[in-house]
Amino acid sequence: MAQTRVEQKERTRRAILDAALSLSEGSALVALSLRQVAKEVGIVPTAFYRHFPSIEHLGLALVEESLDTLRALLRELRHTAGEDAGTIIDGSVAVLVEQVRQDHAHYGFIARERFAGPAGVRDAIARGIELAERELATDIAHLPGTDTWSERDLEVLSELIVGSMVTTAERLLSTEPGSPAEERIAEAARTQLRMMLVGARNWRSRNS
Amino acid sequence: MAQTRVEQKERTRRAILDAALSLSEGSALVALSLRQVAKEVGIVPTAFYRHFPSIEHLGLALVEESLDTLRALLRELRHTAGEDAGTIIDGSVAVLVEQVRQDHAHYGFIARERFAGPAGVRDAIARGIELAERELATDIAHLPGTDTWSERDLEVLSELIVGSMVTTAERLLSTEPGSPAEERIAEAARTQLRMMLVGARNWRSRNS
DNA sequence: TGTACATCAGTGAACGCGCGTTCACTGATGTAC
DNA sequence: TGTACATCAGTGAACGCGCGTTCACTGATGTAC
Repeated sequence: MAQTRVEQKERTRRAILDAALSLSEGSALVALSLRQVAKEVGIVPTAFYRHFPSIEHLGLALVEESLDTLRALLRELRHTAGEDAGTIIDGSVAVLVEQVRQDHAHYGFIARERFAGPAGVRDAIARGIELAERELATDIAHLPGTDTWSERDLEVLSELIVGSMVTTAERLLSTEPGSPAEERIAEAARTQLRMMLVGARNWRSRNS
Repeated sequence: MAQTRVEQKERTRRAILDAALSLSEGSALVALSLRQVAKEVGIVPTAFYRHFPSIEHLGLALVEESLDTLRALLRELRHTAGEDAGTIIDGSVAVLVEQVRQDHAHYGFIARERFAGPAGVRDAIARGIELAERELATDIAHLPGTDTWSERDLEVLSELIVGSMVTTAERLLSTEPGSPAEERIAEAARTQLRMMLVGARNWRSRNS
């Protein structure tokens, strides 16, 4: 039983993070109060300080774990290989739907804080999205048929695709898992990816 | 001089709205305090009540005028006719850049409150964007060559295009008017619209 | 195994502060005659 | 035009409240022997 006290502390820490995610859902991180969180968790306000040195550090912890989740999504997406474009599209959208469903609270947090959060948080989220754009540009550059593309056109297409995925993720946040609305959004995301792919395939032929 | 007192009141009201927009820029509407606003405007906190019945009504006024600005943008965009697709694209992006520059505070407000605002505000903004999507779908349906498109494909393409414009507007918010960054984003927006247009033109030929 | 001591998650009182809102007021602007 | 009165934007004191944080504490869990 040497782990019991340590485990209990970790459980409370987790409960604080979850309560903070849950309570900030209706508005934003900036509106979160230590006392609300403590009440939700079922501890006295001062007990909070056994887990975080200040309310601000709680915010930082939420940012970090949300960005970890985002990075995990990017990793998942990059490993979603497929024989043809159609398979890659279907697989990528499936991964997106699954991850947003699984880490709903984190993606909601990112959507909220992306523009409403403190400057540092906005920047960190923007950097996470730029990373996805750069990785996608690299991946596209390695596909056949893109050797005539300019560097900038690759970037711009990546921004378009990532933007569409971000919008899809934001839309998914307001749907129930397994609902018709969710499937409808997933279907729209697949169609959009196919439309952009068709655009890309015919791009140089009419612009070079 | 019969207008002097009325004019002065209107000037103070405007100053309150502007101070609120300016102060909420760094975070969100929910973090705004009446006392901060009053201090910024240069009036005593209680004078606020000569202009709004409560701090919540100030928020509602900001939402309304921001949505008015958004609707004005949609109207501008619909009147941006052109001979060919290229002219329409250039004109639309020019309008977007100009409007975001002109009503910077309102678009910033919309970007921030879109996901971090109270439920009613989120819904109102979502409805504004859906309106743009529906209008665009109607416009596209009237173009030649889209008669073989399904209703849903029209909607999905509109969502893709509007999403790209929303993302462009959000990017523009963090650039200086007339800066190279602004022109770079405008150029990317034009390229994205062209890519989507190429995708649309070749869509049915490979999917019907 | 039993006992004496150490650790530390959670407690409860207290603090000073900024908050939204109320109220009775002041004095400059506006109006009636 | 001059005077007496009405209006009302802005004032200043006061209120009760929730906030983040401090401090000394308690008592169950863990450890040394």
